[in-house]
Amino acid sequence: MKRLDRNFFIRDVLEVAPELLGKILVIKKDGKIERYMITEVEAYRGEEDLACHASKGKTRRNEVMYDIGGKIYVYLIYGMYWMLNFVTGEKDKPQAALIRSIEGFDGPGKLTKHLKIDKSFYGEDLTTSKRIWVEENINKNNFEIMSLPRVGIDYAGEYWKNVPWRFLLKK
DNA sequence: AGCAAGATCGGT
DNA sequence: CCGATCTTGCTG
Repeated sequence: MKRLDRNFFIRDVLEVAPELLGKILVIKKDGKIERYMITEVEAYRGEEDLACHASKGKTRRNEVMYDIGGKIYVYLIYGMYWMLNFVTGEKDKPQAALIRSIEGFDGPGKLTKHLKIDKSFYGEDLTTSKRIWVEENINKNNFEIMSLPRVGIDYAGEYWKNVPWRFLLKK
């Protein structure tokens, strides 16, 4: 039941993203605390990553990615679905881990709908927030991890499209 | 001011 | 495969 602190999130996204697998996402919803194991994550890393929203520089939408690791980046896609991301790394190194699945809810749009995550979570700090944070998993430590190319980024070109930065738990 | 596209999803 | 749905970022 130990909350992950700044030191966890301030590292490179390629270290943080796979380590998020098996950790527990805790959220206060309608006054009740709920816990879900994280089962699938994708890494978006720096302005050079053509699939990353920071590839076109800092904008009002993505500016929180340039903040210190531990913040939340949420944005609306296709006019309907909120995407939940954890900012990682040092300040001014734009990176984030997209939470794609939690136990029971496969799909980034489906999990935010269930958790009632929206624009109001933008910029929230996972290390201090009273309504959302991440905890160690006290039951399990050893997970088998698989990595695959990221989903839905055909526009990013051959190289970035195929980099295996999607991490999921092997069943 | 106008427009094209999007880190998705559910139904044909 | 296709449409829903609307914010964003780019162009002019």
